[in-house]
Amino acid sequence: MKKTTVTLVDVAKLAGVSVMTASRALNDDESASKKAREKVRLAAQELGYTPNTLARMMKGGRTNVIGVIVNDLSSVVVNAFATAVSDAVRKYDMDLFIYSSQTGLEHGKGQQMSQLLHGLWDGLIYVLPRLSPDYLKQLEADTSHPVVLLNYCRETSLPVVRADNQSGAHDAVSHLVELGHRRIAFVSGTAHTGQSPERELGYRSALESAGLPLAPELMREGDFNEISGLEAGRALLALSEPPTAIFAANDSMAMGCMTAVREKGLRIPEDISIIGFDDIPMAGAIQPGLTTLRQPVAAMAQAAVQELMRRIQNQPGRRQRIEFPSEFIIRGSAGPAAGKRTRARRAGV
Amino acid sequence: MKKTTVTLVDVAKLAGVSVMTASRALNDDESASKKAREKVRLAAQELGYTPNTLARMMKGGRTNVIGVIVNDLSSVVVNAFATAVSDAVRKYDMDLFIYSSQTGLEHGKGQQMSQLLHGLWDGLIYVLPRLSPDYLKQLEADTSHPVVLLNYCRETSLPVVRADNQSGAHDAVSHLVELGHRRIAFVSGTAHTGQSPERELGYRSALESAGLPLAPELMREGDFNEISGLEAGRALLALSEPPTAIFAANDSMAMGCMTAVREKGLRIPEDISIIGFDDIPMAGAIQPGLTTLRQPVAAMAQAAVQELMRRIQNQPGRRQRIEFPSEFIIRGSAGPAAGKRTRARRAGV
DNA sequence: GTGAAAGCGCTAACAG
DNA sequence: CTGTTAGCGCTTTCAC
Repeated sequence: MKKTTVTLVDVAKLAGVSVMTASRALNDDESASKKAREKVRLAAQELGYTPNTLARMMKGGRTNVIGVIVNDLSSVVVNAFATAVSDAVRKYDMDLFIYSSQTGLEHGKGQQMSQLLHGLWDGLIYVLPRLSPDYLKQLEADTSHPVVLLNYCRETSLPVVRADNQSGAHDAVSHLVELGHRRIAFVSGTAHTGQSPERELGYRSALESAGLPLAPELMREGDFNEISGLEAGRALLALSEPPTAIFAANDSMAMGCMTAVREKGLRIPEDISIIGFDDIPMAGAIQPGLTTLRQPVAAMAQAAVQELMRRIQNQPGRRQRIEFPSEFIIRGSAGPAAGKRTRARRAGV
Repeated sequence: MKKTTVTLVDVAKLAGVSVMTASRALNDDESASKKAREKVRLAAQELGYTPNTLARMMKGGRTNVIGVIVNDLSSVVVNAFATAVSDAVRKYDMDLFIYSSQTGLEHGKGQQMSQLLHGLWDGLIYVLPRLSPDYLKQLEADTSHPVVLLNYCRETSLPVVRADNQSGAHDAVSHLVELGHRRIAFVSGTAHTGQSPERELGYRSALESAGLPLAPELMREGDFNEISGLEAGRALLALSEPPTAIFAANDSMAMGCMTAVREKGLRIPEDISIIGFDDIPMAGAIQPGLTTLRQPVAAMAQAAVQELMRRIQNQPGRRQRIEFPSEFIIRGSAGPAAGKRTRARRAGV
């Protein structure tokens, strides 16, 4: 029967001081003599002591844990954010947990979540493009725990770090227009995340500025996954008058579209131009490179963590809403519209 | 100044019973009168009471939380496992946290991890193909916390749930041999995960069984990412005598290879056959479909959770090592070797 | 069946 | 500078 956990009491005993002194020493409290600190540190090391975070947080003290709440880990972007946050957190010497709730927060059950491990974390970062109104309301009401929303696209009084989707999308589509494209398709992602609608707004406004009509048959609904892009691409190319350019609400779908184009034996960008959104790693690696928009993920994650830490440390938050511009990355997948209007008909392929 | 947390004391007060009775009632303890249980339940509901997991675990009780330790969330496979575990856990009405440690567990610092939140979770699932020997030893020594390794590929006395990589790879390469291929390339993943070496063993054994030589120039090192597959593919195709088939240690790299093949203007599978490993969603969606091997991720995750729950509940673990066969999924990306040996030379492309 | 007391491991608050 | 006291919210004795 081994003693399984070594507690602060053990350390104090070994160091020959009181528990309190040990506590202070390990927390680098100024009001502990250097000698004592050293003794305690050694004792702790010898015993392989690890502070019991649980006990610490019971006292309402800092836990040095930041939580990230995520709904869909399989999403490349969510992943990228989670990873970026993970990196950013490291700088503050905090630990990080990811709580993955597929549906939890959206369908009422989330009620419990915010309190579930109440006290476990010093602060919470939500990486959910979507949040149920109820849950959001709860979150806004609960001021006892610092919270930052990352990549959240709707209105809220909570601090938000996000990218400018709309003007990014506007830029992309305008670029296509300048290249001479007139029939520009849009492949949307799932509508409930604020992301896709915003990008669609940019698409619409760019068309409008250019005086181009909005063709319903050129707007396809995807779900942010590559497969849906593939299907949308196939459908678009099967039109009697297919588009000469496709703007997809994210890179995965854009790559699906590229696959669809190649299946048809068409070339990119000579026959069809394609633009995505997100600048996932593959975008730069393929031939031709995918023209796309980059959200400064790392910078955003850093900003989110920084804002959160500020609040955790009771410093005044800097801003309620930090918006990063999306950077337009021009690669080879978008080119001039084929001057040859010889496409005419290619039925039955 | 609102009272922010509602505690068991509040519930007990409202229900007009002692704290203890309330505790018992909420835990469905038999030794609480039905009437009391009902009263307490109502009071709890009215107050919106959520048990403080922290306090509960301080007493060493169950926390109903399972932890998943992961090193690289950006890996599709790790992700798939994490998601699958997440699903599996849900059935047991447990909560789930993912702890993402980029390097923590591998570089000594991990010492602390196992104890870091000692008591936070009832059990831990490690989804790390790799684990430092030191850390593994610690883990094996610490019997106080139930642990299951998922997708771990090296020797250990801890319970492991894994897929059979080697014979899967053997099958794939043998299949290529049967299709008449003689120059079969292998693109490996990062060597430190047990995965890739095992798949390589299958590759080697299949070649050996077929009496084919092992050509060093046909073995390329990747890192499991699509980009590395693309690069490996380019390099292989640039050989004076390129392979007629490529077996990649995972699907992402296989897809990178496909891109490389298409860049060259070659066709799949007429000119080059390609086989991957993992059966990620895209594998079945592209044209032609990617022939690959599927790890039964969901089943594996379920088995892992089940084993873990068994141990958490102090039931005898079923087995120390549960191995799932990899399923060979034949799609269109691997075909007969070109009978035409007219490839001869294609230098300088 | 129920309740009172003790204490999990730690740290704020106050003494010394 | 250091130690003592108290208590976080809950559950585990052990009485009643």
